[in-house]
Amino acid sequence: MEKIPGEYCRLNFDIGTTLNCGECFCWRPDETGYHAVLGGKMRHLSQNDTVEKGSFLFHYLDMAYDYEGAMQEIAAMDPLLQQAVAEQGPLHLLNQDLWETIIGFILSQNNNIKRIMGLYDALSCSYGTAVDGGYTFPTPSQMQSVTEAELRALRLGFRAGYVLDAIQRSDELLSLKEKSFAEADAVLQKTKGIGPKVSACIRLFGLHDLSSFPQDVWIKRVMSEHFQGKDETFFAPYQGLAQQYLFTWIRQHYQR
DNA sequence: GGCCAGGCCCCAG
DNA sequence: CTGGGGCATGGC
Repeated sequence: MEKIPGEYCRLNFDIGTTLNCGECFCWRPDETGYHAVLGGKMRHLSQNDTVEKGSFLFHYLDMAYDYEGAMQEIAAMDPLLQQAVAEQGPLHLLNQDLWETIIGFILSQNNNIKRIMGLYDALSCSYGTAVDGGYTFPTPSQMQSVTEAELRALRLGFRAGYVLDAIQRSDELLSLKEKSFAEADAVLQKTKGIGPKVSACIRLFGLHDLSSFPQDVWIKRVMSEHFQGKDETFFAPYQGLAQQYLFTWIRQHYQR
């Protein structure tokens, strides 16, 4: 297949930075780059790849958004952000599957990213569909008859009941795309195990609400150490992206 | 081996 | 409305 100039985009950002920045739990490194099962298929991504306009990965990687421009504006907000931007370069906010994002961030609470990925794999392997060397993340219907005992056996711990409640509410949760972000927030927080922070993550990473500003222990740390007296409105209208830069920066620089 | 993790629930004040 | 203990598990 001949590549038509202009129809394909280079990956003009470091894919590892984005795929490892804690917004997704599905990508795994391999010899040539990364792979993940998304949209029902095994996807491979290497730094030198090009993505076709209109393709699954073009949308997933949010290639149409001007991250270079946003990055410059964020850098101009504050010296720390300027440093974070300089160190990390362009960082994309992915367009992820909503259901996968909901469950992923329910699993995330009081947990670390390595273990979240392990639980993500356990759910996929147990209830998903096998496709070329991997498993799809299970749909709500594939998890319909799951029991709390099964989920605890997969080592979800106290999050088992939360996942169960999300499954019960899956019809309503999957309709969030048609609601405003404020309405979505209210529905999300009615779900067991979804509070302000997890809801903010789901809105940012699953609904692409770029004004969402999730505050986990790392963000609270960097806010209290470097942004005293300020809140998320300081970063408007780039709250979501600025938050990802701060998250990555403080995790790399925090001592003890 | 103890502290911590992309927190939230629940219950006291 | 705010504060703090408890929660399952395993990475480091």
